[in-house]
Amino acid sequence: MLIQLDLENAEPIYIQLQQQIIEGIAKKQLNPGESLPSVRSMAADIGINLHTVNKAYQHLKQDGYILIHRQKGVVINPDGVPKADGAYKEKLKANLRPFIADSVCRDLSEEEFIKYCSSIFAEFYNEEGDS
Amino acid sequence: MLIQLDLENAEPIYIQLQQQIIEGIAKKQLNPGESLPSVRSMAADIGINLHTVNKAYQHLKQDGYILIHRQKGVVINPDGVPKADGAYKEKLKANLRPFIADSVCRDLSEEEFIKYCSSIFAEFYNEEGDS
DNA sequence: CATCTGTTATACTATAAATATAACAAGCAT
DNA sequence: ATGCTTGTTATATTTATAGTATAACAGATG
Repeated sequence: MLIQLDLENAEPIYIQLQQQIIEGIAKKQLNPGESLPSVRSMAADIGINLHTVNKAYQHLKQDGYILIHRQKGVVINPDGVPKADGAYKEKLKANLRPFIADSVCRDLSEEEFIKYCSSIFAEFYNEEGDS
Repeated sequence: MLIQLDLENAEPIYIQLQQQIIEGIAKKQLNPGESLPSVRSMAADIGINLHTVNKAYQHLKQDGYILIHRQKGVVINPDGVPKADGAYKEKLKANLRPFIADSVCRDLSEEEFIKYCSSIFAEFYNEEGDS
């Protein structure tokens, strides 16, 4: 799987890595049970430090995306990702609010906003299994 | 206008303040031409440092939300907020992508996601002018 | 036994966030 | 003219996070 990082971006590297892996799972380029590179080889591949990779992995583990076996390595959660619960949905809404407030101020209509959301959903539903 | 800050939140204070003001504008509790408290009185009101308020104001100015006159003080942009342009829309889509990828993984449907967006839009359209 | 795994520990640098003072310059009211 | 308020600028300090650099440990596996 191809990992794209933007070192100039203000977003921390380990967050970007986290998001790239989540996108990979969403697009089904990464499937349940599949292995991820070890912290060391992933770090070497993308040219960052081992600890930065580990930080991303620990967060993904915390969120139920992956399992980490002490010696076997890292695998995408075979049981799939935990489904969105109430707390998750509340946090999601809280996260979306600033973007929507901003859009309202800038006269970007609800229709257009939702059109963008739909187009992003389509990205994930259509690119299933592609490289 | 009531400003609500959560000092425990990881979100920087100046960002929270910025968002609160933007929400105020979206809800039309704050209208074009209206004055905002000086950096000093705002800082005293909400119990933070003058520079933290100034940082929020500078960002709002940069984004076209407010005008700052050297001695007259701070006012909501009388001409209204600049409308969303192409660059803004691209950035918005890039910002939404991680949330949507996450939702897809967690089996949260496009319909439900959009329902949340609509409910937030409704918050702003319905509470116009309320305290 | 050597090698690979995640893990832990320590140290260092760089940056951002927030605060604390202090001072400056321009307008305005009395 | 004298204060007062305005945003602005400058300096300094503290705290926390991000990222890197090494090193070592513990448990499997070949």
